[in-house]
Amino acid sequence: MGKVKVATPTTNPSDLCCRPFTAGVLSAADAEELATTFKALADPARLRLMSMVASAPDGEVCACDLVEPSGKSQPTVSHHMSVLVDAGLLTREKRGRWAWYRPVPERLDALRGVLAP
Amino acid sequence: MGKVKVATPTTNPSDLCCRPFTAGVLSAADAEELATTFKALADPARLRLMSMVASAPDGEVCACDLVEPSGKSQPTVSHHMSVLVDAGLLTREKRGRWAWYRPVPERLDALRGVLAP
DNA sequence: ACAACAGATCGACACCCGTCGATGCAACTC
DNA sequence: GAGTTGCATCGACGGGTGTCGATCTGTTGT
Repeated sequence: MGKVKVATPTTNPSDLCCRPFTAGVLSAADAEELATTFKALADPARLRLMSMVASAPDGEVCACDLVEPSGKSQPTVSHHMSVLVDAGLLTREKRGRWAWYRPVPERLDALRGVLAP
Repeated sequence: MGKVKVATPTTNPSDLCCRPFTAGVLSAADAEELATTFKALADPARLRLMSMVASAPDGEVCACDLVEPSGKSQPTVSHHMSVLVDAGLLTREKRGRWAWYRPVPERLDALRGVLAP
């Protein structure tokens, strides 16, 4: 029987710290947390990987289908995906020997909420 | 009479390259451009500076009022502000010996548009 | 049990980036 | 004109990051 390991998200789903920064000056701690999330999106390779997952017809995508179209090596892809998962932007579910990724819309919504009211 | 130099935005106001990445896989070029913008927000110090400008009561803020509350040196603040201006997130206007910064809402809106439909 | 395979981890390398003191530059004051 | 002030630029240092080849771990198939 196939083993299934659901990824434990390093951070909670949609609770991003901050209100829109129109609403006041960010604390040092809040800024730190927010920056980590933006940092995950601040790389071209990760943005492309992110868009591959977000635009997947089935709502999920296998890691094996990311290496070739991304043009990066397998370790590099694995690294980038871990960064995105740690940032709470994706979830990883390991089914058999394959890893499947899904977007976390709540996280993206929370991010958008910071950029404006 | 006071001299006034209006900042020339390095990039155009609101034309951020990309549609929401739910809509398809980003091209390498688009990903590069988007990443530059996110990179500007991927630093705690810049996020705090950004929030100081965005939440300014008068809609603008003087650079002289940013050094002390940010806790960074004057050259560091100047560097961060340049990054934000180059990313099109802020505009700089030099009046006399002071530099005044304003947010660029269209740019933030465009960014939000990428994060979701 | 053994081979094949997907993916994560490790080690190493080059490069970028945040930071600050010192300096340069332009505008205002006297 | 000389001094002052606000800001940008320069040079240098330290730490972080993207990248890949090699290796390890765990699963499937024979």
